[in-house]
Amino acid sequence: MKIITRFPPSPTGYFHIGSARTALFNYLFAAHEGGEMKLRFEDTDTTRNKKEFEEDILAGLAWLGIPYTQASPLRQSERTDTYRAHLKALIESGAAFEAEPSAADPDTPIIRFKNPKKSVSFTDLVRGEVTFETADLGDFVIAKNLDEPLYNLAVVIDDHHEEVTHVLRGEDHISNTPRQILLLEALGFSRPQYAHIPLILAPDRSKLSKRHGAVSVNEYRNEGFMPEALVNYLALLGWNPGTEQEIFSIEELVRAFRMEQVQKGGAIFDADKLRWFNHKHIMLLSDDEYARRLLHFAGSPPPDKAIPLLKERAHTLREAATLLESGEFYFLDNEISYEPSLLISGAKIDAETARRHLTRVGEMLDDIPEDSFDAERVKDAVFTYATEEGRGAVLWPLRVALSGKERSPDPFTIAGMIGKKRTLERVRNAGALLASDL
RNA sequence: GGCCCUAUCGUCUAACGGUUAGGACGUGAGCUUCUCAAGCUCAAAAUCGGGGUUCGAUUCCCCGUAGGGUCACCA
Repeated sequence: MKIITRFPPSPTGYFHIGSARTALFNYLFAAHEGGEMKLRFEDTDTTRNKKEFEEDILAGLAWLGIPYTQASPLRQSERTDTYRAHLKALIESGAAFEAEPSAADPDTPIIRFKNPKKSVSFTDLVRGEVTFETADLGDFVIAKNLDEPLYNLAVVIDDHHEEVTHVLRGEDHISNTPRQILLLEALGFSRPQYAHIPLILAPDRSKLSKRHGAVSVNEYRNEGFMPEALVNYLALLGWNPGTEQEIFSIEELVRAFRMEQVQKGGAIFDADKLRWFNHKHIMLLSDDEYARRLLHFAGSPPPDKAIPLLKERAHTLREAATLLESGEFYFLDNEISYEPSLLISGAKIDAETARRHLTRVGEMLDDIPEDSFDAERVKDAVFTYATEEGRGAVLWPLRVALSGKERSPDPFTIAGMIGKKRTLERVRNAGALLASDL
């Protein structure tokens, strides 16, 4: 039997991180079994739906790289005839009835389900046997009228028509399950397998919501997180591979995903760990691909030579853009300027000592042929001397001379990046500053 | 409050009756190239409580406790 799962968001809000994880689990489970996940929009609440939200969800799924097939029709609002037919049948068989208007809306009658008041149990794939007494539920409302079905009814009918075999959804739906089972039994449908996955929690263990910060997929996208990282992190929130592997591509997740390894308890969303995943996935990118993605955040492309440093230093694409704009690679410019006192301030040495070291270093660097002037050669040339004379005393002035900054990459790397000519220029220039100004 | 679910380091989790309770994030220390970052090494850090069952419980059962979900003419 082909496994069919579904992802049925209601377009009443932006694509939420919890929603994204539910979609991901549905996809991973179905794909692992060679099946498919069907997308449909649950838009029976016409007052709260927005086209904009539909588009956001679609864009989010595409960005994350979570594949799906579309249910047909895609929207519940396009299925009114089907619902009406089932509703009529339910009323005719006595399983449902038109009830008196309630206090909420005194003018209109509504349709309720005649509760058989029995015990319903189902086997949840992550929790095992769950039992409810449906008498507690009363004669619950299933439609406003023949043309306006409510959630529980619509879900049951849709899942049946789309031949859904497995319903994987958030734990918040567990209490809807007995209602839906009652309904599908009355309708004569077969019962799908259920699995209720734990919720994503805020740091205070409450349900993750807007007041805790970023919750929409788009916000993470805009903060410079990559889809690979978000997918990887979300998959590991509430699921584990049973091995110690942490970094996964989505293909690897499909291969490894098993329902038995899904956690029962809720999991707190940890933004720090997401950043770590993001950095790991950044390091996996080719320089070209990295530069391409960075373009969405930075006004102009980064200097080629800066890319490896950027990948290493910034955990998100936005951080990389900020670094770029804040002058992190100032040393790549043709001219640099800085306060001369900076040349000695970090190394507890006097100007004369600094000048002497720079002069000597300049001589050593001058001996390296221009065409093999790279970080490694520079280090080889200078390091023994620096160790003998005191690394701080030699390297600090050298680094400031090359970078013009209090904090920067190491001097060897910078020298390699700017080349022999500019390196020597800057070393001499720093020496001159020390001789005259200090 | 009723009903349902859950419970291992601060956090994400492994250990499906027998382990010095493992890994990862974060934190601290050290190392690496002077600063910053990255990397490496080390360290601190957990089985909610009480009863059972068992030769033996993180693991199975019961009772507490705590947390969460849900009780709409929302989904």
